[in-house]
Amino acid sequence: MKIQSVRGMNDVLPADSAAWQHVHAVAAQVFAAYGYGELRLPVVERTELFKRAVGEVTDVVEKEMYSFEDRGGEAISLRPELTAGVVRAGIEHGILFNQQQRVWCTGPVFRYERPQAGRYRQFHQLDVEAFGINTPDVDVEIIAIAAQLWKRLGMSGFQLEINTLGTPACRAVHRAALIDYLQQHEAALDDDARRRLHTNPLRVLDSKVPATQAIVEGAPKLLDYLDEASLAHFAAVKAGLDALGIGYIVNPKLVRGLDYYTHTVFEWTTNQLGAQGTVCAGGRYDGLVQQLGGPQTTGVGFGLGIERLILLMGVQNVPVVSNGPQVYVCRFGDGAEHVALTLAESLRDSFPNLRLVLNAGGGGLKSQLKRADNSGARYALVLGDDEVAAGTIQVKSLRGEGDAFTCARTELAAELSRRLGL
RNA sequence: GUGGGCGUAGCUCAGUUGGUUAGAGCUCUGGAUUGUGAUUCCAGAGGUCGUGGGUUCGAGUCCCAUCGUCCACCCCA
Repeated sequence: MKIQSVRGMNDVLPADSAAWQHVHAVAAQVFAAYGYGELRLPVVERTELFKRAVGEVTDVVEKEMYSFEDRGGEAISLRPELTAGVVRAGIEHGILFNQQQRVWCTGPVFRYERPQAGRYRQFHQLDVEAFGINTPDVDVEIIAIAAQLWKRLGMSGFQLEINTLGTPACRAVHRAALIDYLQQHEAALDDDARRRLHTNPLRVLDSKVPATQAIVEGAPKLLDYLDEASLAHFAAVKAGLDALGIGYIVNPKLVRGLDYYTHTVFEWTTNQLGAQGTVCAGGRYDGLVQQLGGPQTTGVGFGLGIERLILLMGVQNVPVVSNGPQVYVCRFGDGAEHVALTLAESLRDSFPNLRLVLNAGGGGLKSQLKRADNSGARYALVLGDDEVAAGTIQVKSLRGEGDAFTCARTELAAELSRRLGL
């Protein structure tokens, strides 16, 4: 019986890894461009962290976490998202006390869901967070970082949806009114909505069940319960986006699935990925740090699904920087073996960025050139006994850049450097 | 968790109402060209038909289970 990978957990093969490397390289560059520092965190945390951060009655915690006891009886979970761990680490190391922090984080996260296109049980996120800044300018900054990332990756066609959830106080008043309203129409609600009525009524607003939707139409609107400061904050976020020329639509029904959000929430969506349209989503979470036992510190950030981003890059034919070989060295004849070996090594010494494959495993020149072609290399170098004797080497373009020519081996480094821009 | 589609060579697929030794294209290997790829021609290699049961004289084909995958719901990144 062949052993297969665990359901919903995928391998990335060498042919596909260039896109991943490209995304990571561009993302790291963008985050650094805004002064964000990278944080590297464990993949497992205490289960309690996610219950408190994400919310006890969210789907993520209720039925999607990989939770288990370790051998010491500790209740731990594979992380279902990154923000909780970032906050935990920030509190633990005292970097969130009375100061600003701009950080980012990446890695695998785990949710036990039914896999489908763009939805996997192990997937990867890029996560950006800013702490200790309660003004709307940093909400704008966070959204702008995503926009900058799209720009540098050469991607387009995103829809930005934004909304505000206000303060916990506004939400409490609205929540009471909403529960009251929904209870009056309880008989017409679907089972799921009825179950959520008391635990998480805001989620009912998002329901796609037609009967429930009809009732939701007349429900109390959160917008009507927001205080002046919340409205002003939201207005400032919109003004900042306007100033940057970042287009958006306000979606009053936009509610995040994680409980910790306050004020600004947003989603970058696409209609090019089927049912899994959200590529990047986030918002402000002013109470989370304190809720997890830290100082009263505000936060705002987003999570981005790397698999979805890469799927979308494929759909949009976004060019990816190749990590394949540039040069393939063919060698044959007893005298050429070690000459080619030392030549290849010295070229790598001279040009750290050069990607050069030295033929191994023998084969005739014909099959070596075939390997060279299949490797994607731009040039093949041919070194046989004739060239060894003459102190030369043949440089052969594999991509229609003129005829093959022979040059002195002492000239080779300069020749490659010029042609490949090393 | 619910509903549906699909699992045949490394890849994309064909395979008739169940009937001899399961095919094609691409890829790969070798040769035509004793030292020149990507074109052409020739040859070769490559399969427990996802897995396990069952029905049958006989199963890639029918039935059951199971695993995987895809689509939608749900949820979200």
